[in-house]
Amino acid sequence: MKIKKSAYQENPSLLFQNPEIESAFKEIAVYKEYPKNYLLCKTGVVCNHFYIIISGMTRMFYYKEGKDITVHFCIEQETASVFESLVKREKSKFNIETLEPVKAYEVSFKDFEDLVSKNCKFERFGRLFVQQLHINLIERINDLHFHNATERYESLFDKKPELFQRASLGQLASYLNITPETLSRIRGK
Amino acid sequence: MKIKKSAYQENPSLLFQNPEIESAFKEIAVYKEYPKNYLLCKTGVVCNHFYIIISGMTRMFYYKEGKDITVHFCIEQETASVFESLVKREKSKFNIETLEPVKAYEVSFKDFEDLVSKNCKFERFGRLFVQQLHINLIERINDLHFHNATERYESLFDKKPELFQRASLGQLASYLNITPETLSRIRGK
DNA sequence: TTCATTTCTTGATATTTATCAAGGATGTTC
DNA sequence: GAACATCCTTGATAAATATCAAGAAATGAA
Repeated sequence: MKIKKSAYQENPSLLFQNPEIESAFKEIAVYKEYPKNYLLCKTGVVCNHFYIIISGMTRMFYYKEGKDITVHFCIEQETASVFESLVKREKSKFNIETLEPVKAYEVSFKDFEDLVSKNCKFERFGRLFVQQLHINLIERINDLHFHNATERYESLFDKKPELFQRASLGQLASYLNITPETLSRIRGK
Repeated sequence: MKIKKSAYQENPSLLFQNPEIESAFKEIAVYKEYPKNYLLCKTGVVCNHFYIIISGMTRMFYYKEGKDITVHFCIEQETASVFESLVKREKSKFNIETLEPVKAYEVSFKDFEDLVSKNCKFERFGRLFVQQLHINLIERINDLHFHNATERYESLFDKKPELFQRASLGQLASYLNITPETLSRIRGK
């Protein structure tokens, strides 16, 4: 379980279009490398960091009646965190684990809050950042909640085909809220 | 279709705990009264306003294969808007209509953006506001997407029992992603 | 109030998806 | 490469939910 660790190295995300934002971010972002199957966040523990993924992939999941349910995937350029735990400072209901070796910037929520309170521009960055997260989630609800199993599969395949290479059938099935058997049958067409 | 209109009158929401924020808001918020079944936002049109509901209720909906699907309800103290249309300045995929006579503060997105760019405190308010919206949506996904029809019904009934008095069975059913017949049967127990 | 319209309930049946079970494929470890 | 484990596929059956249909209840308008 070795975690390589060093200072900020390169632009992790299109979000950092402002050099001032980026250089401030360098002060608080820590570059790290995590092995496969490493737990970045744990159920029952308050999340203190978020992770800007440079390479690799993570998933958020929990156990419902003994079954492993995937709630969210994160790939390159995206930010992994249990948002409500981070922001409300309450125990996480979810785990986040790496599905591949991951290179990421780890950012402490406290450092981020301090940075953001110091300067208007960071508040704005913070707001736009959350706004984007929110819009992504609205799309996910609209795509997934009001469609049947096949439509949910097709919608996800359109949006993120790479997931089907990189996640297991069982993980994808629970993410789509169907059984692995049903996903296998849908796929077999 | 008469719409009564006057200046800001009273505190519409717990969000305005800061008097400075509230007095700035008074400058851009317009108090209005809308009749029942009035369309606040329309499919195909960019949303230019959001509405802080003082009294009454709205729903967001669209048509899927001729069927009327409710995506969201808004009641007192909440804010009605087609968020992604408002923020991304793109045509709305949804309608918002009043289900009851509604008293609300109408706020122009442009005025809000101008206000927010002027002062850090408003950026912070904006961020916290979106953060809260986002957390609510996360809860909705987690409550609804990973549960069966009965569990979805019970979860909504726990969180917002008043909806069952104020919205029709058909609207509630589509919101829960089930048919009216199934909802009627679940309820009959 | 009465008539018309919409909404809700209930039953019968069809469809979708889950569950259970078994065999096959794939991958990992020694 | 053999043995083991995990993951995926496929079939049979069960359960959940949708669809279709008809009548009852509630609502609204004249």
